[in-house]
Amino acid sequence: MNSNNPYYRRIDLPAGDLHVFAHDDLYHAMGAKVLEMANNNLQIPNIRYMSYTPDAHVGVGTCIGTTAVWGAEDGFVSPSIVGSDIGCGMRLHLTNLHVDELQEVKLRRKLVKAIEKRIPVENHARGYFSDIRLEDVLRKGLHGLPGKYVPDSYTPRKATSLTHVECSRFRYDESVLDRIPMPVWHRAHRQLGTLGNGNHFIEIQAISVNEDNRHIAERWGLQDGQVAVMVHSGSRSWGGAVNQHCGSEVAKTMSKLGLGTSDPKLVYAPLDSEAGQTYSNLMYSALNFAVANRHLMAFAVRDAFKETFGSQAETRTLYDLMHNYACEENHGEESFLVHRKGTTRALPAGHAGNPQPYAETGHPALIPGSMGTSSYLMVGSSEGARNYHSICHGAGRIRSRNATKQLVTVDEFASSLRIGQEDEIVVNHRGLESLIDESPQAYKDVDQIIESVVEARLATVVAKCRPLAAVKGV
DNA sequence: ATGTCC
Repeated sequence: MNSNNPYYRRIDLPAGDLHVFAHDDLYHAMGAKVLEMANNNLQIPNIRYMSYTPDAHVGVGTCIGTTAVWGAEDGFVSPSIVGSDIGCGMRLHLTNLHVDELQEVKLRRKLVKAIEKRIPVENHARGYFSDIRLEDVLRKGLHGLPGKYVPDSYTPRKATSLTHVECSRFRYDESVLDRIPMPVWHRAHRQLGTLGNGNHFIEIQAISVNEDNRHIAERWGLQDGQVAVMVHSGSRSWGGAVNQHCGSEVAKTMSKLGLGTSDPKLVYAPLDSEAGQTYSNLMYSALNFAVANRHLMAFAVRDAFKETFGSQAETRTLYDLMHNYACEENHGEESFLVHRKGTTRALPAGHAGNPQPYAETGHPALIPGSMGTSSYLMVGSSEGARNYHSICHGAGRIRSRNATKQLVTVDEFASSLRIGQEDEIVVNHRGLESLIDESPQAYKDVDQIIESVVEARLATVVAKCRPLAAVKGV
C-alpha cells in the first residue's frame, strides 16, 4: 500500500484515497480531525484526486493545505474548499539594494515608518488609492489600474503573465458583479491598498541563493545579499462577500439536486450549473482584486524605498501567485478543475502553464515562513506532476491563536525577533502583545515543511529569504 | 480572514 518513502503515504479512507506528502512525524502530528475533513471532501461527487501538503491543518470545512481535483468536464466547484480569503497569495519584488545598505537599525525603522505612512494597517483604515475604479479592478485586475501605478520598470504592462491569475483568465460575464450589495462595493473600494490582519504581512528580506539551483537563481535575477519585498495578502472583504453570497446560492442548488456530504457546511455545485458559473465568475473578480491589491501595496513600498534610500532605489516584480482558488488547468493531455486551499502551484521547467519569462526554468513558487523565520523561493520538479504540481504554502499553524497567547510571553516573542539587538527584525508595532498569536511558536518549523516538500520530490529550493523588517496589521 | 455585534 504505502511506499517506503517516509515523506509520502496514501490513506485509504471510506470515501476515497487521500495522498499525504509529509514526513511521518509531521503526518502523525496532524491529528485525526484532518482525516475526517478529507473524508467529507472526498464525498463530493466525481472527485479525482485529493492530497495534503506537510503544512496541512484544520480549517473551516476543508483543511488548509488541500489540493482537490476534478475533471473539467464533470467537475464540481466548492466555495467551502476555496474559503473566504479568495485569491490570498504572495508577491515578491526584487530591489537594487544590498542588505549591507540596511545594516543600521535606524534605517530599517525609517523604512518601516515610510511604508506605514502609505499602507494603513489599522482595522477600518481607508486605503490611499481612491482614484482607482473598483469595477475596473474587479473586471480586469492589473489592466484596470491607471497607467501611473504600472510603471514599466516595476511590472512591464506587457508582462502581465508575472501574475498567474491573469495568465489563466481574467475576463468573464460582468453582470454577476451586480449580485454583490452596494455597501460591500463601498467597503472594498476604500480597502484598496490596505493589508488586512492575521497572517498577512509585508516583509523586507535578504536573499541567499541555494548553490544547487544557482543557474535558475541567475535566470530569475536573484543575487546573494539582494534585498527583496514580500507581500502576503488577499481579497480583503470582497472575497468574503463573494463566498457568503455564493455559499447560499450553491446550497440551494445542492438541495435541488439532492446532494450533500456528512458536513452540512461543505457546499459545492456542478461547475456548469448556474450557481457554479456565478461562483466561478465572482471568484475571478476576487482574484483580480487580490492581485491588484498586492500590486498597489508593493507600489507603495517602492515609493517608501525611494523616500528612504533615494530616487535611484527601484523594485521590480519577480512574481505574484495565489494559494486560495479554483482554476481550470491542463496536466498532460487533460483539462482539470484544480482547487488549491493553502497550497501553491509550482510548475517545473518546460511545463506549458508557465508564464513566458519562466518557460525554461519553471516559475518561482513563493513560500512564506512565520514571523521572524525565513521564507523560501522554490521551483517545481517534473515528479511534482503526481500532485498536480501543488506544494505547501507556508509553515502551517500548530496551535490556535488563543492557545498561542496563553503559551508565549511578550519577552519570548521579542527575543525570537531579536528585538534590541543589532540585527533586530524591525516590526511596525512597538507593543508586540497584539501580535503574539503570529509568533513562530504558533507555527510548524518551516524548514521541516520545506524538507518534506523537497524529499517528496515535489520541488527544490532556489533561494532562502531572511527577514529584516516586517509590517503587520492588527 | 473579516466585519459586526454584544
